Amino acid sequence: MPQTETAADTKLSLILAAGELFAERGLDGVSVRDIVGKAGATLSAVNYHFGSKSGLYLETIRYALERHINAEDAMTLLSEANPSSPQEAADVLYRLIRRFCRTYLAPDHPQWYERLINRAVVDASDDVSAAIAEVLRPTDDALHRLLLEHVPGLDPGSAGLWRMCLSGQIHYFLMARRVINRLLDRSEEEYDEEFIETAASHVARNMVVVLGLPSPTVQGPRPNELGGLQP
Amino acid sequence: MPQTETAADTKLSLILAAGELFAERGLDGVSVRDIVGKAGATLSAVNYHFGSKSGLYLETIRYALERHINAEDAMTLLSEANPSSPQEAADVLYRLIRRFCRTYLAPDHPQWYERLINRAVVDASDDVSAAIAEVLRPTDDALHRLLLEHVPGLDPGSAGLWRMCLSGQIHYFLMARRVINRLLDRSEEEYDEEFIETAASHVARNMVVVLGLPSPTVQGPRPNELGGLQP
DNA sequence: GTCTATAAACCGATAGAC
DNA sequence: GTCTATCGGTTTATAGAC
Repeated sequence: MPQTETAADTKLSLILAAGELFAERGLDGVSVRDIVGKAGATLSAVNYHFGSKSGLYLETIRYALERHINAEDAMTLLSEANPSSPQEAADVLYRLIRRFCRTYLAPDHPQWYERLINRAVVDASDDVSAAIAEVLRPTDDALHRLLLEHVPGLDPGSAGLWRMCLSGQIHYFLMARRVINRLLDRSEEEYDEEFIETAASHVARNMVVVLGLPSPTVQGPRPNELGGLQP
Repeated sequence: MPQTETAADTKLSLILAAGELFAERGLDGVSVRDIVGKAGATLSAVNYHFGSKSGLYLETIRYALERHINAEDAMTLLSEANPSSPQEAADVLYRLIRRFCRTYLAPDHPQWYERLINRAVVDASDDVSAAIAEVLRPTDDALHRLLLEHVPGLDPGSAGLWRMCLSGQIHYFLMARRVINRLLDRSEEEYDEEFIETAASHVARNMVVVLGLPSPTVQGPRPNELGGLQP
């Protein structure tokens, strides 16, 4: 069925082109003509496959949500590790968060997945934010249970705020890179690997420490080895 | 000179209407017709006073940047306090950050100042992000110096990352409130005072603790007294 | 399913009267 | 300075041929 293959290709190429553009410029910053130009399709293909521009937008959100980084893989890793001492829990959690941050900032899949979702979190029309919250909830709940299990004396309210603070830091490093690079007097558009490594280690260490766990013994690069951070 | 007064009123009303709309929906999400409708002015008033839509946009950014919350007042307060012991430094810094967060989330001036700037940080066209970075830099530098002065053993690189993490958490609480309220199973649009107080205290305590300072003795509300945070 | 052609509405910006 | 009227361009969406 060559027709179906071609149709699927057209549909997918539209999602990929639109997702990348929406992630960079937002829903209102991209026209359907931009999208079909990038995808090599025509205007009517959008209406045929998705009904409307906002239908295509929702489809890119759904596509990204299904493929975005979540903590599940890493969390099964954490639950398998099953740390017995606070020090062991600190080290495992440190590696978990550091990998989480690093994967967000330098992912091995197209970065527009995370950028699109995090932009939608801010744009936040009511229906989209509800859909995002529902997709994030299982991961959020699982992380919540793991925290309460492995961190002695942690109350549920603090665990909730802790997760928001982690999300906030990752979100900011992901979305505010232009202003961050400006403040660092860097002309580059993206972060270099050294900065990503340092920032991920910094966030991970701090998030472990504020839980009252001992300081992780696993060490990333030292922040003071990173040039350009002092004003 | 009643004519000049009227002109100034028209110009100001346009800035106020546009700022509020841009903060909520972004540059591309607002039409000039929306703005003049809200401001009670006409289309040509925008071109007369600001040259173009983007001219008006830049003017709202400038207006918000001049009035937005910066740490200067609070920082002079900190430098006047001039803490002698680490415990004293921790307490002063704790109060500083808590007030900072609280003022961001429940400001005594129109909230669109902060929302507009933080949205622009993410949207980040090259020229706007440069302007924002230049305005934020003096405050950032002053905070940097104060940290190095009052926190023993802090290196410049860590101080830089610390400030980004603080900015990130405030940014996220300010901009992602729809998704956050969804994850908390709350139907309200804005945060209630209790949540703001708890979140500000949480962030402030953590930011002090990760600096290696002693835990602040000043206590805000306990997170576990806050209902609805556990899933 | 995909195309071209076009409809209908909206956009930012301007001309010109007052 | 402010208004009305309008220009020229772009937008999303659709109609209809193939």
